[in-house]
Amino acid sequence: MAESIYLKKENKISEINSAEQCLLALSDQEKEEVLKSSVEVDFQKGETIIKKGFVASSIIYLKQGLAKLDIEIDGKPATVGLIPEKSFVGIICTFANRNLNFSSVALEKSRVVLIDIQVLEKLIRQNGDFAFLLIKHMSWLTNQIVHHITRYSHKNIDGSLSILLLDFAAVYKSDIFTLPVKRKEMANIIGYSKESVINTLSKFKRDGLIEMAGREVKILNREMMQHISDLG
Amino acid sequence: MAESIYLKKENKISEINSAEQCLLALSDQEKEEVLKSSVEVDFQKGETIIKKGFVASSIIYLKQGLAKLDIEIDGKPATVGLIPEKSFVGIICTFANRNLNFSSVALEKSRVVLIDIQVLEKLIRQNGDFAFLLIKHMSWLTNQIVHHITRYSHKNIDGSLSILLLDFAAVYKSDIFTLPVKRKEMANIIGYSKESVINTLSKFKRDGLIEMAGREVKILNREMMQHISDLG
DNA sequence: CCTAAACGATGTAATTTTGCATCTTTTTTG
DNA sequence: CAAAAAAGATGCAAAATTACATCGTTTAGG
Repeated sequence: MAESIYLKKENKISEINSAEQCLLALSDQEKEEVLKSSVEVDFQKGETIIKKGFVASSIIYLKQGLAKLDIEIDGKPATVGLIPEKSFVGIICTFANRNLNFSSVALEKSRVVLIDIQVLEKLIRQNGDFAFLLIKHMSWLTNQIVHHITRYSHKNIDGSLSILLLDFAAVYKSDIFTLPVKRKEMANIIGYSKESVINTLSKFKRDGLIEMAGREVKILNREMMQHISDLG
Repeated sequence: MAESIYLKKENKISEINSAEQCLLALSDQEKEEVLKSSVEVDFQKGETIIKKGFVASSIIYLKQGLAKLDIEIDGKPATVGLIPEKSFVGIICTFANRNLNFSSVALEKSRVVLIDIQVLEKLIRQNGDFAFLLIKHMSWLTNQIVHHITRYSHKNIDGSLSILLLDFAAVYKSDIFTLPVKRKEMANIIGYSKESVINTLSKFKRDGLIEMAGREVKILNREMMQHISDLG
């Protein structure tokens, strides 16, 4: 009996790592409200989903596809991270600023749901369970992002690039994939120069870690790659 | 008339950059509840406020002093940022994980308020205005942190170190201050080696940017410093 | 109060990363 | 379809960063 209470408590603070879980707290009527105020939009690979400076009138949910989140550091673009499907795009920032200070570009053909921010605000105010789940989710997300950015930035280029390649493999759920970004964009993600990315990819190829032709990548030695990302 | 509505709307999404603003949404009774469930604790400079791996039973509010927030990257410590007084310590992560995955150390004599997480959870559920303000605040905070970390990591050491020194000056609201951290810790914050920090500080001294003796720092040329942090 | 340990400074060598020049390949566009 | 533009490779020199060794100074603990 005591144990069941303990488990219940445990569950209360457990991770909310999927955006969809938040919606479970909504009543049928509330779900309907969200649906009604939402619009689905498709983006081609390379299209801009949100642009820095625009007014935040929607929360953006990436239903299908892949996107990246960019910010500007003293005028130069820096990529904060990849947004996998079934997650919010920049939700961590959207509530704070009326004018968005980040951009997002589709890296694959993507389908996006625009949810009216006013409706979401109303639901947060009226449905406490939803609000709490959202807070937990945002908390989890921030945690992920902070760890991720910091991990990239405290590594040498071999380590950073290994992490990035493994990240892509995770997104595509396969060790064979097509890079959705150019070398320069990879450089922006990990914070190194374009040339360093190119050179290191060549080195990985020479060392038999990967096979590569253009943007086609095959990870040959996942263990070694993991090892490099840990130690680098 | 139309304009006043516009202003009202504008205000709804305006920034919540102070933790205290969140509490304004609480009723007197709710405030009382928070107070009752809270404990104030003092920490000496260098003392650990929270330790990675511990169970999150409280949200930590830094009432007075200065702290830093650390995470671990593949076993090595990395500092995510400085926590100025009158802000939450790690609130962005605390809701997500039962077991904390960050640590915090007091950099100055500090006074901390521990707020029971269950009470806060209850208030989020029952008070929609509070929940929304908290979401906005967390959103703003995450935004700050992400920009800040990324800014450090996309700069050369001159740039990073200038940012850090200006950060300290902002914390102490003066261009003359005593560094609350050792060189190695500064290195952990900006993601460079201890030696690089030491060498660059010496260079700044030689170049007449700063005066320095031990941990006493005086910024002599703030404009140039700003310039270096922008361009580096 | 003294000793050992940690911190900080400096110089140098080794390593890493960048920037440039050049060339090939791929993509875009008229 | 061809020309132009952008992306990707490669090698090399320059610049930035780290790592190591050493030494003076400060701090912490017995």
